[in-house]
Amino acid sequence: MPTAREKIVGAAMELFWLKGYNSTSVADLLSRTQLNSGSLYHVFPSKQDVLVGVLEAYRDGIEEMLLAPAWKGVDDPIEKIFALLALYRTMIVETDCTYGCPIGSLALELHEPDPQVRDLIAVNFENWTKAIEGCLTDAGKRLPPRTDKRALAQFVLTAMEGGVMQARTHRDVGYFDRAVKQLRAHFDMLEAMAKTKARG
Amino acid sequence: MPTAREKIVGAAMELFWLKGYNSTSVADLLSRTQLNSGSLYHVFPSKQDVLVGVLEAYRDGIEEMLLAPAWKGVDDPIEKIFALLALYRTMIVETDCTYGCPIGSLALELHEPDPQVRDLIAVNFENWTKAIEGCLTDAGKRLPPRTDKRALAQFVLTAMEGGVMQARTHRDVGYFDRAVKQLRAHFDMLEAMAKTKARG
DNA sequence: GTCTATAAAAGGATAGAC
DNA sequence: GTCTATCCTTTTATAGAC
Repeated sequence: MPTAREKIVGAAMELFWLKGYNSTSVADLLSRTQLNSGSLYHVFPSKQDVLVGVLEAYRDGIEEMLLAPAWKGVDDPIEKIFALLALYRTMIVETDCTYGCPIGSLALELHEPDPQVRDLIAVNFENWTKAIEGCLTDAGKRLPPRTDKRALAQFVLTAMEGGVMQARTHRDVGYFDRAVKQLRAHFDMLEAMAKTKARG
Repeated sequence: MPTAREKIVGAAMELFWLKGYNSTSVADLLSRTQLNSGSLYHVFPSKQDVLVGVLEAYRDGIEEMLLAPAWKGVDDPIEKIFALLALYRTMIVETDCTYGCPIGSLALELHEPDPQVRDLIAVNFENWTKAIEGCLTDAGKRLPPRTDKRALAQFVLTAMEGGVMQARTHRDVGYFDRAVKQLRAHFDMLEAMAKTKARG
């Protein structure tokens, strides 16, 4: 049986994702969880504390919620990167192209976030790109030896966020697909470079 | 002497950019413009109509406000692309890395926008990428003949939006710089491919 | 920890005189 | 077109009993 805290964080993860932080009222959270005001404010002194709880849940759940499902049955390190992007694609399609990255949306919606909130958004991005960086390290000599793996991993996040933003705006997954296609070309060219230089 | 409409749109462009749409109240617009409620609602029947006016202003001003300043003194079509990104970089630095693309931020803040609003956001993105696509066309044979120019232009927007998002979140322009560096590598590899195939 | 009731403020929008 | 005053709703948060 879920605690009040778990109910609230679960509802908030969904509602902040669907409606945004500012457009989700505490009353929305209460009606969704069937809790009363007193219970919520007993656990979370303010609405912002709910946001902190949500961001911590994403931070703590990245492996189980995101990476494990995306990488099930995928071994090749570079294919793991595109398998993760493919998971985002299914989410875009399943939501009729209204999908937004929950972290990215909060990153742009909150214009003057508290340091604690901003740090948690940053940590979520960092953990995502660290996972990609791990794949790049595993790819070893398939990439040119001087590849800036951190920059390349961040570029994967950049492509995802930009692709999601445009697919959502245009309500057309093609915009995401084209971003992925360009990123794939980028990796293909890097791999081709690595081979050429290895030979020459 | 500016009309009430111009004052309101000007103030709204700034405040929606600084604080976001939901966090900007009509009272904020009134105090900034020194207008009274009646004047605003005479011109704009609702707050959302102000948003429409703002998005139309960005749409109509892209050449004068964005492209002309970015491209002053730059002729090379591919350098024009990176000159535009360099303009974003200066805006990031000038705002102490709090800069957000006004259109991209609205695209992610508004979760269930009216069709009119969503179309205007989409048109703003389209005009931006069309401008880049023009550069790619001007680049002619420097790019491989089968280059998907629309997809590549959208990828430039993707890189900008993703780079801006991360630079803002981490309050570190390095995140934007690395995105641009990766995009530059992408173009360099495309140009190298075009040369190789032209020879072979 | 949870309940009900309510405070206190901010929000978008309107009315009617000028 | 602009002025002042104000309505009505929503919102975050609190009080105090149980």
